[in-house]
Amino acid sequence: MGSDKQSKWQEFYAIVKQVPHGKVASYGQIATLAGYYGQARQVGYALHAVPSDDIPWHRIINAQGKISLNLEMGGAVQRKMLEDEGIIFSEAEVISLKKYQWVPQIDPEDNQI
DNA sequence: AACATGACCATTA
DNA sequence: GTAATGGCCATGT
Repeated sequence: MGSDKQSKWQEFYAIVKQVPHGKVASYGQIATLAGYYGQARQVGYALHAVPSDDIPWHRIINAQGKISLNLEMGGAVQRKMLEDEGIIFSEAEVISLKKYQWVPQIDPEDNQI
């Protein structure tokens, strides 16, 4: 299942949709959850071409807790949407991953709970 | 086909 | 804390 090359992006989108309101996830996290560890760059590439409005692309930031987009590209829009969800930025424009990073409750192979 | 670019990440110094 | 390096691989020329 899911061996098509095109479905890779679709898997990324499916996981991004699962990120709840008020939480964020990193590009690498999405790639890992989709089963493509190390392909974080492809997640960013996929999100650059988001096909629909149902995908909360703004909840995806980089591993440093910062917004990767340039302000002109839409970084300002992304930041505004995150703040609108109650996420606080530090003085250095950094989001506390410790506090806001999304942690999936169910794991397919490991029982964390 | 080869090369350069890119909404990245982990490691190392 | 920052900066540089290697790796990843889809797209466009």
